[in-house]
Amino acid sequence: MKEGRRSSMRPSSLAREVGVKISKETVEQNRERVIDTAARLFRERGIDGIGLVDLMKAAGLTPGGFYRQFKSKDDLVVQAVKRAYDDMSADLGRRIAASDDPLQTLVQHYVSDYHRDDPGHGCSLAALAADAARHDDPVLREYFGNIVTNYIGLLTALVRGPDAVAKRSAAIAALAEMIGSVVLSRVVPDQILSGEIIDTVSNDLMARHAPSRSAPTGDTKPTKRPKELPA
Amino acid sequence: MKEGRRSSMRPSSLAREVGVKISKETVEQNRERVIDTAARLFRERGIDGIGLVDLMKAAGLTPGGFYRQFKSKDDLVVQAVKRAYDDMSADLGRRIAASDDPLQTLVQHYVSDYHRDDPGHGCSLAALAADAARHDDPVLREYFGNIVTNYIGLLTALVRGPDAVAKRSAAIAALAEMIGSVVLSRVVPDQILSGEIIDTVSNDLMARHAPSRSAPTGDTKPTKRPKELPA
DNA sequence: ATTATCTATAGATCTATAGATAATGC
DNA sequence: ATTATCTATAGATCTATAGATAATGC
Repeated sequence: MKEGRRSSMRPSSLAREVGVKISKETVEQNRERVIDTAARLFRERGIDGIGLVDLMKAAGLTPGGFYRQFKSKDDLVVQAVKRAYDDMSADLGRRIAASDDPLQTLVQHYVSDYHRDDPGHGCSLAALAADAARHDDPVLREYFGNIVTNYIGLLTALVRGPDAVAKRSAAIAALAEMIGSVVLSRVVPDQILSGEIIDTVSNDLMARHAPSRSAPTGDTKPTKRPKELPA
Repeated sequence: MKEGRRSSMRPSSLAREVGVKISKETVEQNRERVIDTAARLFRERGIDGIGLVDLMKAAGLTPGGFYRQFKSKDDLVVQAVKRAYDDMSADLGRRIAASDDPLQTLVQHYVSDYHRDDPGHGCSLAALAADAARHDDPVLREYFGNIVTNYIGLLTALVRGPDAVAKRSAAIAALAEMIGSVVLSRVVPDQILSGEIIDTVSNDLMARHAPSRSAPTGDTKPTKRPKELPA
């Protein structure tokens, strides 16, 4: 029972896992990987939907190291939302730069089955705004305010209108419609209705704001959206 | 220290709180109060934002009685979302029945500072759809699907359009825009921007779908919305 | 010596259950 | 006898911290 005092039965199996390999700039890579993982998991599961233990595990680490990397969970949430926005923004920027119809590119990328089905790499406003609105942390709220402001600015530059005021109004209306459509399409379990929401809003936004292809007919019919957008 | 065995120092103070007063149909009242409380608190704080202990306490009960009233927390969530929808629906029905411009009544009630600032008595889609989309419970998802279908049906009956298909499309677009505007207005901490979102979307929806007052001018200017809607 | 990570755990909280008790209803 | 509620707690999980350890860098 007492098992004796044989000090080296397993020569290194424990020691190898305790102090653990550390590296030079692996440190920064680890922190970045935690932020990337958090950016995905918070969007997929909600801020309260993933704990720090599982999150660190998903990033390939143990929970103990967390508080040397971040001040608190709320701190990580802010970093993760920034990361999510930066990634999304860079991706949109590339697509828009390569497009001859930026608004169409933006709308068809945002209001899509692809975006609906991959919240982990999608817009934080659609995935987390309702969550964030309930959070006390003023830093997080402030950052969401910046995201909204930036989206409005981007859209204002892309929509048409008789003057700057009308463009800004159209941009705000379009942003609300885009976000609402993704939220609705995600909660509706009936895939037919969910797809109808995506298709309808995509077509409606194109008809309202970029009637470049055909004359505005008043209603919002098919015009066949692309099946999927490549990542 | 031992305090003796004096059996009746506090004659009834404990007994009064243990077996507790039960009543006849107070039972049903208690259950209803729990559902009402849950309907408010889930919308205010999110599904994961309020625990059963605090929820029962807010309803004036202790946590122990919960599982005689409900099968699980998820069961209560469904009941609460139903209650929230029924209440909202009845309220909207009354307002619409008393209005000579139902669509304007609906839009100005939904897209309002009042709704933004009182999620506990507002629309479950704006408050909880993003949350519910992440929930496994198929019953909850199913019910949210019904809510969306009902809203689309209600709006389809109110908007204008050349035919049934166009009306349905307009209804879907309007619903997405309404929900998106409330979600955005709640997360934005800057009250000026938040109010601008509400005002802009309210005016935009009126200009698109109910241009009965004035000719459609193409842009969406003030037209002064009412400051507050009485409950 | 410093530092990034590890194992381990504290304290709080959450869902759910167990057992006791007093009012109700047969 | 039944039942609605109570007190109390079990077991899981969550955020955060403590202390140990091995690689790095002076």
